[in-house]
Amino acid sequence: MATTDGRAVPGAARPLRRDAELNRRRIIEAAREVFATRGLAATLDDVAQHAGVGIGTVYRRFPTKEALVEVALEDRLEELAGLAEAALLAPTAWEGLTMLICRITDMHAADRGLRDAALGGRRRARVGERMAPPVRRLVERAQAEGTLRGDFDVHDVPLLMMMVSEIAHHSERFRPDTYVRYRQLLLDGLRAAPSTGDLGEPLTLEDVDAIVGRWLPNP
Amino acid sequence: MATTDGRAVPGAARPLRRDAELNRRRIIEAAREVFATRGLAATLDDVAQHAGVGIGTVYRRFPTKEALVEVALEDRLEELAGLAEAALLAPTAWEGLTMLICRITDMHAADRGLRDAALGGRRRARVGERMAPPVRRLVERAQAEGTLRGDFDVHDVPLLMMMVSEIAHHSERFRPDTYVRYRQLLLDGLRAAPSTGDLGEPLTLEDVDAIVGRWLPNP
DNA sequence: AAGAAAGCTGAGAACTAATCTCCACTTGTT
DNA sequence: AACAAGTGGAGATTAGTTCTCAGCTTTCTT
Repeated sequence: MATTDGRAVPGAARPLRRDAELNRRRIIEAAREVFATRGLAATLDDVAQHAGVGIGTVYRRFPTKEALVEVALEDRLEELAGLAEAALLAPTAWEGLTMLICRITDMHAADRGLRDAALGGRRRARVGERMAPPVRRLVERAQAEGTLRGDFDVHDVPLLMMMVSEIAHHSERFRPDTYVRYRQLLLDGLRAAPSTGDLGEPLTLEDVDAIVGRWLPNP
Repeated sequence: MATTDGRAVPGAARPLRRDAELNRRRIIEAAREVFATRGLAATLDDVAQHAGVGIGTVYRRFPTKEALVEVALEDRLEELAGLAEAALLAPTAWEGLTMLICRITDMHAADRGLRDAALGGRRRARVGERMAPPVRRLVERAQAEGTLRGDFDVHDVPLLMMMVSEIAHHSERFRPDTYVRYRQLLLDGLRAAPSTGDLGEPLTLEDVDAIVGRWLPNP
């Protein structure tokens, strides 16, 4: 079972021919770029053209779009999920939470495919499960600090992300900084204040899953 | 040129045959219902089926989807535009502005086609021109009152509408009241407060037109 | 009541667009 | 040089929308 090439995956088949390996990398790189600007709704034909290979080559290497997405976005999803844990180290929970929201929305604004992958489809659970515990602690701490309004809930975070990234996506061609404005408006709405209105019943995880699931391109 | 039927339009062709007139009404009514739930992206086949007539009948009566939309939504667009003037009568500008935002978003949430028509396409200018002056006065008065944050701008209103109605649309099947929660968050963010962040450069009318134009189904 | 005019239907033409296959051809490896 | 691996991209397939038209039905007029 020993592989003769460091590149090869442990239990996997023989290594790719040199030109095939080059094409594989090109495809992944092209997928990153195309998904970043067009989101996961981009077609594999787009990716193939961007990579300078035939569409058949893409399908030979990645049997489904799903498989390509997985490989192309693995690292960035990892990075994204790690942000929540890092945010726990901020001096105040409010700073941690707001910085986290800003970092995530910046990433989503810069990479639409990342947003689609992080919030939609099967990967949503993976990312969500990893981020939820630290975010929950941040929310609780910030509410204890008296800086975050008491009726805010962890499950509001995904929908905030959706609203902001939707603005980002539709404005990027004309005023790429637009989302920052509305993000600030929302962040100011999160602050505990004497005159805040009543948010009503919070959403459940199921509600959020259903809503975001309908909102994003399904794959 | 005298028409024999009170139903007929002044300078127009002969009145429709009784069955044709009935079908016309059915089509308009069906269009209202279908557009309300599916938005202007609904197909005319949907409308025809809902009305219980053949698709050919719809095309005979309304040469383009545009013409049908115009007739179906005329009244409600009028009503919507009138809300802004009515809001000027509220006891405080803050109340006027927030009530206005609530009324509009409620209407948008209940009728997705109305939103598409009011914010997108050619009718956007018509509705916008009528609402802008009273809204501008409300914003200025509320800022003078010290209740509305000073860096809020009239041109922010359409994008607030978009964010809230987008939530409303994607959540209506599961938790139809979801949009109220996020609307409240935004409204609390609009309040003047010692610790509000900086919203930065406001958007221009052209920016808003471009952004909303890309966001909505084009027709 | 019967002819003429108006209206109705819905299969399907024409278009757009995406996913995925297949095989004649090219390239890399040994 | 021979063979296996890899490639390209036309096109089959599926799906969805807009819009037309020939053959049939209903209403109106006299």
